[in-house]
Amino acid sequence: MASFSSRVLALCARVPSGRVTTYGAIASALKSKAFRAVGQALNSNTYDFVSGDCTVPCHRVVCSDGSLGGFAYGVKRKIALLEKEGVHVRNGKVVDFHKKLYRF
DNA sequence: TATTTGACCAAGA
DNA sequence: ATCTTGGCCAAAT
Repeated sequence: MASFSSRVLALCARVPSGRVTTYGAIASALKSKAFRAVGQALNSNTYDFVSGDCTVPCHRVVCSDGSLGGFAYGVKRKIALLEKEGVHVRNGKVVDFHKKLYRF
């Protein structure tokens, strides 16, 4: 059994492009309520930033209210990536967040 | 082993 | 609408 953080990363990788998910959704999918631990796992997982090619798309993970929450490389970077995938961000919040929310 | 911290969440003031 | 409080869990110190 992989560690909690590994499972979190695995679920992130499952989120398709143009979609977003929430920390809560991930935790719930893991049968856990460790919303906070999810964020920590992602923060530790410094993924490769090579010309937009990322091993784990952590930028698709946002807060339950649609706000971006945080990002290890800066929220600005996160927004840029989301926009590139078709997820528009307005004033720090995901547009049509509930529509693009991915469910496992 | 114990305490603190954190990319959170929901509810109340 | 913003701010505070309490609760939750895992990883770091």
